[in-house]
Amino acid sequence: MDNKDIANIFLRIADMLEIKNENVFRVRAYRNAAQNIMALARPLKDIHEEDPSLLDNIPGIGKDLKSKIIEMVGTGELGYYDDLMKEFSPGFLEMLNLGGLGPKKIKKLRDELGIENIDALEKACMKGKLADIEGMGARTEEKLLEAIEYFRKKQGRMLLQEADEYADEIVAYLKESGNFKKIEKAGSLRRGRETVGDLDILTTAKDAEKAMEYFVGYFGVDSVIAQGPTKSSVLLKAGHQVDLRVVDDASFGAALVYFTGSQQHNIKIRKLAKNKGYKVNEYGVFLIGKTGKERKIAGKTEQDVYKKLDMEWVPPELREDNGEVEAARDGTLPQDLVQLKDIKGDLHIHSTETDGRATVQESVEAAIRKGYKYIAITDHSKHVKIANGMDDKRILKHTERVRKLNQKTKGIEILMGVEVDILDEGKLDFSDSVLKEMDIVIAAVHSRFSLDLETQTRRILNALDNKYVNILAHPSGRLITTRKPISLDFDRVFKKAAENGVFLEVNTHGERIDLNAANCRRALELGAKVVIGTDSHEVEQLDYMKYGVITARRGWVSRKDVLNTYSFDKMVKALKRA
DNA sequence: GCCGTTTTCGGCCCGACTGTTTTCAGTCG
Repeated sequence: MDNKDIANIFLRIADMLEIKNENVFRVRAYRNAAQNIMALARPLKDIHEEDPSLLDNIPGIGKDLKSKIIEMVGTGELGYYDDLMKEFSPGFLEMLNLGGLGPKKIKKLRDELGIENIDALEKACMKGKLADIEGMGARTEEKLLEAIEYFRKKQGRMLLQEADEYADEIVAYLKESGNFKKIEKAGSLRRGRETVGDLDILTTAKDAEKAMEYFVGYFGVDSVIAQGPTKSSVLLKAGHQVDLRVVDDASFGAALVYFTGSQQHNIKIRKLAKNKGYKVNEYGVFLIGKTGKERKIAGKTEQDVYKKLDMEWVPPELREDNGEVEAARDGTLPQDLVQLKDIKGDLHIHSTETDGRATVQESVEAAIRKGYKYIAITDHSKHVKIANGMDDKRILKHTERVRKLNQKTKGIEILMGVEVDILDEGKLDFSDSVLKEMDIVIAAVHSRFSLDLETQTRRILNALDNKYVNILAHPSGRLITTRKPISLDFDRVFKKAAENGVFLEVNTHGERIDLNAANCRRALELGAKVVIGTDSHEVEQLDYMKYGVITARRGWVSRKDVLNTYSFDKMVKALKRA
């Protein structure tokens, strides 16, 4: 059982306890624990094997949940969960995924109408049966039928890049109206999560009511879920939800904190405020007087809000309740988180020589336009047949051409490199005699993703021991929507990378985002450094660098820990292995 | 079920919108 499995079981338990009308704080404790487990970089199994008492350090895990975790990592099962599940028929809990339907109503539907799944619910709605139940009516049935339809055609979470593009289109539409003053993308998109569920947009407007009217009139809107004076929600035709909120200028900062989240982060700072005798909501920070009278003491900017709570301003990417609140109070937040403007070059780019769609020349020109000081051309090796990988003869010719282009190109350095396949047992797809001709060598797995943990780990470790390897590309091999990460002992790989001076890639290619944020943070803890590479196969993909930067920031990565923030000379020097 | 710069017991973030209701419970973020 990996961390995700365990977290999911806790979430299901929370759902079931909620339906059983258990103590809401007990329910919350399970959800909170699940969140914290999902944020861990190390498998609970490893942590437990090293020392069970280390589990006590995980926030939200106390005596009871710890013993449940131990049972799960030990036996792969949880008796308590299995027992609870017996009380619910298959498909019942799925109804919780319908918008507007929660634990209370779901229970009522079962108790009074015997509804056990979505199909039965749909039939009951169509027959008008729900109107018999107190608190439900015709409109409830209508809404539920809509929710069922939406659920069936619903797309999963969007990839970060996809969400960003949808949001940009909506922001552009809002700007056209001339009614909005400030417009900010918020929510998990602003925090840079690798996938985004709903889009959240925060605004100030000259006329709030007109602003809402205009928003729900967006051409991409399929239906309106809710529309009030300060908050509206719509469903896009593409199957995603967008929430828009309009606030006063004096509340914008507090609203931005609230709307950016994460929920866990918000809860923590609100608790902290409460202990100080303040109240924090989306309108500001309020001082509660002796008579219960409230006085607003901050709200216009995010900086003001955090300052009133005696905290440093927390960069949005860090707001996951992973220790950033404590760090912001102690003044120990990372001071130099990497930024897009720090990036001086892109060291993972493909060309038409293999499976890229841009010529080397086109990529060079695009990189110059971006103000980059250097790039590396890193095409595939022969093992990746589907990508037209190069053999010895071709790579040497390719090298010659790239070097010639470098000589006659001013304003940027073009490195010749390769993305060489890691074969069985960690052998590489080019001999050392070829690799030593390269300025930069990226090693990568493109096959045999399902090897067992030990074989896969040894394979990667061996590859990192090749003295010509500089970078380990997309270390987990996962594709967010289609392929699980390979079984890998990341700690051993990170330690080896640190030892050998190999940089771990944060690959920004849409489906990859690999390393992910949690792994970045763990890699740094173990002394390794990273490089952010776009793995571009066409010129437009060079722009995805920003998603790698945001991911690295989520992993608490500072500029000094990123190879391609270095000057050309320093970068070349850093590539030299001992 | 967790947790502690008042506490090992008694708290646990806070508000908007909806539908079915005459004042609020449920859901959501």
